[in-house]
Amino acid sequence: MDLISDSDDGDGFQWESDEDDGDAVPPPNPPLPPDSAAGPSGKVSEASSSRSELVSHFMAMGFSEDMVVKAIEENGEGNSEAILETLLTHAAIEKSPVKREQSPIDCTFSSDEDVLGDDLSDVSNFEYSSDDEDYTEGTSDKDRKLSVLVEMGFPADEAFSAINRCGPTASVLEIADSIHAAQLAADSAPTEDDLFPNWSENKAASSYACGSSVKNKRKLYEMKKMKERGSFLDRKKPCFGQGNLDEGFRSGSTIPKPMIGFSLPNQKMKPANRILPEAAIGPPYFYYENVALAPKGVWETISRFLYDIAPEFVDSKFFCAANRKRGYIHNLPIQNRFPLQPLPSRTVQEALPMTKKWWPSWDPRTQLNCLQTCIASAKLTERIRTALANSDDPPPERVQRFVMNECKKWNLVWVGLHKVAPLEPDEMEMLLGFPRDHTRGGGISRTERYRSLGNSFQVDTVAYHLSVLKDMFPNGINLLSLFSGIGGAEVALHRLGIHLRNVVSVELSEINRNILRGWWEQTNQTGTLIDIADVQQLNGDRLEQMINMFGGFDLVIGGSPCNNLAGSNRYSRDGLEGKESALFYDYFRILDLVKNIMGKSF
DNA sequence: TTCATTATGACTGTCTTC
DNA sequence: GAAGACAGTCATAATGAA
Repeated sequence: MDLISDSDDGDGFQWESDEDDGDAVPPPNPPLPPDSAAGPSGKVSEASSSRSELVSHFMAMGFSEDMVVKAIEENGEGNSEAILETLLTHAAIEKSPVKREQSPIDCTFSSDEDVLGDDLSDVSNFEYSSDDEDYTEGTSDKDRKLSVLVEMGFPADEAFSAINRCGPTASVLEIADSIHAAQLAADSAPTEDDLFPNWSENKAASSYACGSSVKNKRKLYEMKKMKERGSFLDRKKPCFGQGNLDEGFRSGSTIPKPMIGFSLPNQKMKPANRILPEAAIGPPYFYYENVALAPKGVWETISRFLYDIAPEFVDSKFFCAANRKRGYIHNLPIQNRFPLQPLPSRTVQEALPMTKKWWPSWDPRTQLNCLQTCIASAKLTERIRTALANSDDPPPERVQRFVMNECKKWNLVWVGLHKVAPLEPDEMEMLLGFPRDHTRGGGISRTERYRSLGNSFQVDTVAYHLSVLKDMFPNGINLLSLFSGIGGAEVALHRLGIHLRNVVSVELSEINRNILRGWWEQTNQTGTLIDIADVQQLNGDRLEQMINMFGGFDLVIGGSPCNNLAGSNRYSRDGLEGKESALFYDYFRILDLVKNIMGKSF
C-alpha cells in the first residue's frame, strides 16, 4: 500500500452542472398532481365487517356473486386485497385462451400498495365456474401473472418487463406497482420539484416559522468557524434563486411517492431535469445520506447547508427485499447510472427461500419494513407461537391482526409451524448488500452487529447512484468517507469495480473501524486506508495536508447519525440540534473545507 | 464491565369517513 | 375539508446474567 499518489486522475475532467452533460435541457415539467399516476390506479377499501357488505363491495366492481363468495371463502373476510387478487386472477384465467392448461390458483398476496385498476370492465362479466379447480399444471406462474396484468389494462411488454424485474415470487399487485412507478417516472421526467414537492414552501416556512433557531444555529456556526479558520466560510448565504427551487408554492406532501429518486435500474425513464446551483458544482463530488422521514424542517436545513440541492428521496424497496426510505443530497451526474450485478431479490420469500414453506397465506407481506438496530424479544415470538398454536387454521381475524402487527413492526419471518423469528445478522447483511459475514467475528457481539447493520447504507441503492463515477475515474478515486460505519460506501465502490486509491475513513466506533479494516485486508485492496476516530480531528491543516498528499479528494461521502431524527427514537428525537445528529454540521464543515482548499490548490 | 434481553410512545404522513 | 384511524420508523433505557 502506497501513501504516495499522483494527482493526474482526479481532475482530468470538466466540472459541469448536469444540464451540460450533453443533452439539451428540456423545460421544467409541470408539477404532477398527487394522484396523476398513469395507468390503472385506484383504491381498495378496507374489508367491511359484514360479509354481505363485502360481497356487495366486490359485486359493485362487477364480479359475480358466486365468484365473490368463493373468493371470500378462500381468503377469509379480513383480507380484501387477497380476495380482490383472487377475483382478478380467476377472471383473467377464465378469459385466457390457455385457462384449461393452467395450474390451480396459487394466490400470492400483495403488500399494502394500492395499485388496482379503476377500469375493471374487462373482468367484470366472468362467471366463476366450479371447473376452476380443475386447472392443470402446464402454464407457468409467470404467464398467469402476465395474463392478469394484461387484463388489468397494462401493456404486455411493460408487464413482461416488470415480471422479470420483480422476480418470480412477486405478487400481481406488487408487479402492478412496479409498472405504475415506471409509468409515473416515464410520463414525467422528475425535476427537483417533483422529487421534493413544495420544497420552496417548506424552505420558506421553515426559515420563517422555525427558522430562528436554524438561522441562529447557522449564524453561530459560521461565526465560530470564521474565527477558527480565517475566511473559508466567508461565502455568501445560500442562494435560493438557483436550481429551480424557488418557483411556485405548492401544498402537499414533502416526500414524493413513489420514492424512486431520479431513476431506478432497468426502468424506462426520461432523463431527469436537474440544474445544480453553481455553489454545488465540484470538485469534489459529494454524497450525503440520512433518513427520509426526519422531523419537519430537517431536510430543508440540510439542503440549505448543502448548497441548496434538493434531496433525492429513494426507498430501497426498489433495490432489495426491504424498505429503507432515505434522502440523498449529492452533486453527482444522474445520467447513465447502472445497478450492481447480480440484482438482489426483491421479495423476502425469494431472498429467504427457506421461509416459503412456512409462510401462511394470510401473511400478505412480500417485502420487509426498514431493517432497524433492534430485534424482537424471544417472549414476543413465543407469544405469537402460543397464540397460533391455540387457534384454528387459518387463525381468527383477531389473532391474525395481532400477529401481522408484530411481524411488520419487528420484521419477523416464518421459520417453522407457528414460528416466527427475527432476521439473523447474516440475513441482514445479505439484504443490505454486504458480503456474508461482513460484520461477523473480530470481537463484535451479536447485539453490536444488529446495531451496526441497522445504521448502514443499503449498498445496492448507494452503488446505483455512485455508478456514474466508474467511467470518470478509470484509475480509481480518492475517497473521504465520513461516519463510515461498517463501510457501506467503500463496499459499494468496490463492488462497482472502482479502485479505492486512498481512503480516509472517519468513524467513531472502534468496532466499525475494525470491520472496515478487516474487509479492506480481506479484499486485498492495494490502496491506502487511513482511519480516524474523531471527526473533530479533521481540521483544515490536516485536510490540507491530505489533499496535497493525495492530489485532492474525488468524493466526500457520508451519512451523519440519525439517532435524533429517526422516528423510532422516543426519547431524544431532537432533530438536527440533537447530540448525535448535529454531527451533520461537521459533514458540512469538512466538505466546505475540502471545497475551499481544493478550489485554491487546483 | 459487557452483553443480552426486554419494555417503552411519539411523531408524521396517509387513508378513511363523514 | 376536517377529524379520526391507521401505519411506519438507521432507537433508548433499565434490568439482570455472565
